[in-house]
Amino acid sequence: MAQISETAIRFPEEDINLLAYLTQKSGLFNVWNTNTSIIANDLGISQQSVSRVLRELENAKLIIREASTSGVKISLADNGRNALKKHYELLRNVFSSDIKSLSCKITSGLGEGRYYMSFSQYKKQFIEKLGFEPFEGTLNLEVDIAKVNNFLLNGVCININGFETKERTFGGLKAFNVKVSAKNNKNNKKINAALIMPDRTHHDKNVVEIIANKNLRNKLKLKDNQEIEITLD
Amino acid sequence: MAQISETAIRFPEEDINLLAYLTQKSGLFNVWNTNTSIIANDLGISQQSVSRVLRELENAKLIIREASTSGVKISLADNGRNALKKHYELLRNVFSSDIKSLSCKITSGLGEGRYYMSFSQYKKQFIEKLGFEPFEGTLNLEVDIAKVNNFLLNGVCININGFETKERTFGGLKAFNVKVSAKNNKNNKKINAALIMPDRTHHDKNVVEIIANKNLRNKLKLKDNQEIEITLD
DNA sequence: ATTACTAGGTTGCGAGTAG
DNA sequence: TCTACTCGCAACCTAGTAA
Repeated sequence: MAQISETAIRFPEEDINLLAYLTQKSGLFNVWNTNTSIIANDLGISQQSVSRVLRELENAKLIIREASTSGVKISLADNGRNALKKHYELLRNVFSSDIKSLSCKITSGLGEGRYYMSFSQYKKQFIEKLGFEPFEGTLNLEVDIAKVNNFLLNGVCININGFETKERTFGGLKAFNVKVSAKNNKNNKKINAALIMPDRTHHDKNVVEIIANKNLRNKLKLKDNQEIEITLD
Repeated sequence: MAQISETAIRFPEEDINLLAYLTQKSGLFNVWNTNTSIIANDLGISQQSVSRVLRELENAKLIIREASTSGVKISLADNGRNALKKHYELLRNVFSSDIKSLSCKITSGLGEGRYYMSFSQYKKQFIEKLGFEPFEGTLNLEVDIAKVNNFLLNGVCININGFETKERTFGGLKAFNVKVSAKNNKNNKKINAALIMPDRTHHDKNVVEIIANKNLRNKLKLKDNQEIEITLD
């Protein structure tokens, strides 16, 4: 499963971007016949800086460089290929979704969501951006937030803006259109809904909420502690 | 199909690495409660620099930052998420292999390979690194080198070193263990072989060679212009 | 045409420290 | 404790130009 590494990442070379650029041009295994002015123009820096940086990359054994009065030939060195691949795999862990559906328990929850849903400033945005008027009451779900992040990767993130009243400030929300169904239940209807996550959700917090235009507890005949299944819309 | 973009890439922010780091920590959608010293320690730069860089990222609207005397809360802004995703997709084009086998025509070729195979300096390395003594003669293949790069991604790159004689210099080679079979032929034997590409192959050149420990033309009953199929070993 | 050296200006870095 | 300002020093950048 894709997951977020807990180890600290150190970037020994700040040149990953340049390596990525060169790789786009040469491919991973081949030689690119070019000159420093072309690269300078692409990257928006001076010819002189390109010359210097390429020499630095060569000294760091990240690229193989062959300079002459007719230009430079550049290819990736093994080290450069490996460094770039490492960087790619790090990003792949963040960006590759391999969770197609979420199964999670309904927590009894205090229905904090119900309180928020009662504010027209939120309601208005839900109608406008999600296309339905939410039932005043939410399902609170106990989740592993890292799994949720992974699951949501291919979803469309809809931003619900926060607002202020005289009494207090209400934070922004992120909403994702989803479908919800009950698990282990003869009733396997799928109901359109939205997964809601406050902008301020901490990366190790573990509760998200589901809203819909109807009472999901009734419609899906849900009991407390029952599991539901969520898929992307 | 994954392919190498021909458009110039400009990096508006040199901060992709830092964004990638932060994303590892916070996830794509959540808030990370930390402090500048922790990040400084992770990245090997000073607390002061982290403070400055985070403010820069905030000004560039790449992250959302909330600093106080008890630390900083950091999350990705939409722009930051998009910038990072763009960078990821660029790398994915380079690194994600979606070509499982290569079909290519045998060119009549002048058997340049045969000449090279006759040098013990190469032969010795083939025996040692590939595990077989190459038949003195190669198949020349007409290919799209970008496709070959993609195909070879999951292969193991074996470097064959170049050498010098009194007369001339012989360049290094890259070798990949593969299996070769004839296409459109009752004989569908798969024979162990190696795909060979000179280190100096230009990114738009279009010939690679195949070597094996036997005469592939005979063993696979190949005619000129016939297609063969190559898979990774 | 190229690459790349030199010189001088600019930006970035971090120790000290204020708030 | 934190963040983040000041400022001296180092690293980086590019215009001019040599090779």
